[in-house]
Amino acid sequence: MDAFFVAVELRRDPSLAGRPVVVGGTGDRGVVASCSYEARAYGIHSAMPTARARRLCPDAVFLPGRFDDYVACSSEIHRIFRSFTPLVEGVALDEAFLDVSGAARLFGSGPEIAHTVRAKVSAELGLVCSVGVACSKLVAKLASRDAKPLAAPTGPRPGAGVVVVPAGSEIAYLHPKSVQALWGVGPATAARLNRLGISTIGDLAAAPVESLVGSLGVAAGRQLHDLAWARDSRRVEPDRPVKSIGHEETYARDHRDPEPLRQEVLRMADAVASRLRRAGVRARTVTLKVRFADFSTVTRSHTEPVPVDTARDLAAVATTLLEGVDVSEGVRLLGVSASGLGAAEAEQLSFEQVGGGEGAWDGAARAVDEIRARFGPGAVGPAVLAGAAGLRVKRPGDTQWGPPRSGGR
DNA sequence: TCTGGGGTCCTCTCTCAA
DNA sequence: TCTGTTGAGAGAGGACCC
Repeated sequence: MDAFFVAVELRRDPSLAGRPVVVGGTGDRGVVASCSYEARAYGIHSAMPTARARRLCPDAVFLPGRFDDYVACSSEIHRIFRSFTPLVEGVALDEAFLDVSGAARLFGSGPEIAHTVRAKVSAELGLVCSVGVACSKLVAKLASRDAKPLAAPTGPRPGAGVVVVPAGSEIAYLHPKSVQALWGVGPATAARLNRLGISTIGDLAAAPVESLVGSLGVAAGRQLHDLAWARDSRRVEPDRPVKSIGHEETYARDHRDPEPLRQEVLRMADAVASRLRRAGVRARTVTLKVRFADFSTVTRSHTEPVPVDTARDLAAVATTLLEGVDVSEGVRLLGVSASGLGAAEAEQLSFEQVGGGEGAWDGAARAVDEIRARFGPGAVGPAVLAGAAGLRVKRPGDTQWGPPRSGGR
């Protein structure tokens, strides 16, 4: 999708069309999540600190974003995708791979399907998408990028909408491009490759694999060399299992006192546990992430012999991990995540049960889920999180792009 | 200028057991 | 009994993606 979050906002308020619009965190520590092509003409791009975007274009319209709307819109888009093929692999809310190799008889060739998908998304949802058509994920991804509009200083220039890279022409298409166009090559890898005299994908293809492995490691070195020769056998995987579930939050002010941080750990653990149960999985490893005032970050993790999915059990581990971290210099971000996931079919043995104590917490967690399903996520939560302002339950998408402007936690 | 949130994957190091 | 090797698993950190 092209400037997806902004496009959803424009659909709600068409008067924003043609204006520089920025969606993202509006607070001092917020970042840009998405911006219109008019805003990009000022040099604004996603992941840029909002404060800097304001300096670049003070007249832009800054919107906090409605994550729930984007999620709902994304599921509509995926519904349209699945009407062409069941082989849809979501990459992000606004991006997906479709394997249409088995849909030719019903819907035509790849390029024909690409144009039909665009037309359907536009007619049914009022949104514009760009499509790349190729025989591999790598080339299709790059082609879709090439199909997008361009942000020129004189204003947005419309893109092709659909770019097709025919079979057999992949290498000629790839080799003139910058190495940074490749999936997996960010600033750090690009700098290493540049030190080897490699700046284009063609340079990368010509380089000996041994020197790439020596510089980037076995996995990355071999994979990038293969990709440079358009060797990409990754299939479209519709049902990739989730590997981890987590929550983290940057605070408007740094915390130095351990007590509110302990409450925050419980709040995150409660949200993570809730999502684990909804996904029908349990976790063995709990990871605590702490980012300090100077932006340095540490993670501490612990693996339990017995998988867990209750706030109480996750928080017990995360709180112990927090006690091993010196928070006196100030904490700007705290996160809790769960990994080592497995199906929740086997009966859970909570720590209490393992030790021979009572085991009512599992049932209590299910009751919490039922109440939240009926009355909303903020209807019930750990008592310690209830204050004068009400229950502070962590929900996916809140503070998505940084703390709010007036946030004071 | 001051850097979000939610993920995946990889590498390196350490420990432990065989 | 001691030492060296090897492999698995855990833990920490980093790069990358949208």
